[in-house]
Amino acid sequence: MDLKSFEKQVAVSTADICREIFESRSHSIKIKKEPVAVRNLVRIFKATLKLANQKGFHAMSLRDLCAESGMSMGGLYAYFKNKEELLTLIQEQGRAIVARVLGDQLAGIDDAAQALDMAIRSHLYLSEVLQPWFFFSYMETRFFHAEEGKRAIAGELQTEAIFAGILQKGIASAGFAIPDPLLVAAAIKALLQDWYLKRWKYRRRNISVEAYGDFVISMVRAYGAGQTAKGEK
Amino acid sequence: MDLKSFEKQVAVSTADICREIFESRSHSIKIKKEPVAVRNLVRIFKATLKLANQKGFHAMSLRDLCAESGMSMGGLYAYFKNKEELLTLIQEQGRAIVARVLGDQLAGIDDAAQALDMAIRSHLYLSEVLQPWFFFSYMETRFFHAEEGKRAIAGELQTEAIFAGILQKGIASAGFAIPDPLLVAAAIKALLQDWYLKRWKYRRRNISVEAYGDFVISMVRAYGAGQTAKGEK
DNA sequence: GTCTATACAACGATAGAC
DNA sequence: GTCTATCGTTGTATAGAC
Repeated sequence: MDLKSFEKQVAVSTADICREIFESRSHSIKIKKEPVAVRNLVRIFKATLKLANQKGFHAMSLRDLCAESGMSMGGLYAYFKNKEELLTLIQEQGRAIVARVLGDQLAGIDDAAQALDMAIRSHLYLSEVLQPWFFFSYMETRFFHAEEGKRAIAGELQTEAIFAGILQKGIASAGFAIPDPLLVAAAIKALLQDWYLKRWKYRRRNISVEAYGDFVISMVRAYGAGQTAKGEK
Repeated sequence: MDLKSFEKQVAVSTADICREIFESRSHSIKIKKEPVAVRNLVRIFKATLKLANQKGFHAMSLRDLCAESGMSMGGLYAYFKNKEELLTLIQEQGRAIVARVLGDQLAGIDDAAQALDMAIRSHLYLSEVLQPWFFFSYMETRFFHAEEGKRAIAGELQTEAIFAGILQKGIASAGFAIPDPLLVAAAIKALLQDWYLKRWKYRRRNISVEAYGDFVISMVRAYGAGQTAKGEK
């Protein structure tokens, strides 16, 4: 598992999932030719993420989006019925890619320590490759409407639950001892999020994804070891 | 140092600083009577933070702000010349309060371990009492214009430098060993920010500020201890 | 299938009555 | 010192030409 393989996997998944979105929404998308639609969806998503991450989704006007995507007003509205649906589309696409790629990575690992490594590194690599989407998703969540907002919170709690589960398992198998798995899981999430929220900072300091991953893992390990030591006194 | 004393200190500072803002801006603020101006500034800030944190500063219309603050359009424009200046005013006020309160707390502590405790807890308590401002400041930073944006980044790096300094000192005084103080400082910041960015989560789980503070401190300590252990091998 | 032109609503900001 | 009325601009969304 390295960054390059993630890039490839995400690139393939992105096209696949745009195709799936096109098919599942063929009733509302006015374009009928698949290759055209998929190409334009990719363009729209890329342009939206760029602009929305600069000035915010709300502040990004559809005129801005026309210019950035190289499409026209009418052209855009062939893919969604209003601006909010564009947001839904982007969330749908991102979530689908994340689920697919992470599912592939985490399948069939039993050892808790190994699972912890894998989960942390996978999240980190994925958020590195899909940084614009992760950033967007984090920053815009509070503006989402009811349903989309619930989905975002559910996503946050779900990945947290994955970490908590691994830590719990780690306690059982005695590799490391952690009295408050959920709290540590929350901390792991916070550290992983910091990576894609403040990319500028880590880039400026020449810290690589790999190095940051090592750091997060050693942090969690040290905490587990410290708690063991205390407990064994 | 407990939460209650922070509340009092912040309440006093807020009024003080609104008074100072009024005085320093008496040329641009059209209101001349201090008591009226200070009362209205406090109202405007509170209303702005509430609305901006719900829907975003850009999406918050000044008509919304009229309703929330109980003032009129013309009334608002007596305190700032445009919407952007309102943002500047809020940032100025928040930064001033933070600098004053934290300055009071951290003055004259020499021991590194004690300073680490104090710095973490102070930040945490302050962000608890001033949560709306911290949240606002974090979430809106990316929309700030040149000067205000630089100030925000400088603020982030400055508090990080404080933590890094304490950790460095900790190495020197041999209390704990940390090979990468700046990285650990960044992690501390991320954990402290998570507290005010995801308040809903920690509240839902009945985790108190004190408990979270203990957790962050023990995390850093454990990491320091782990590195010492390795180094001594 | 894509573009231009336009309708209509909401915004920030100001001028002048009270 | 505060309010109401109104201006010009900019936004989303659509209808109809090509």
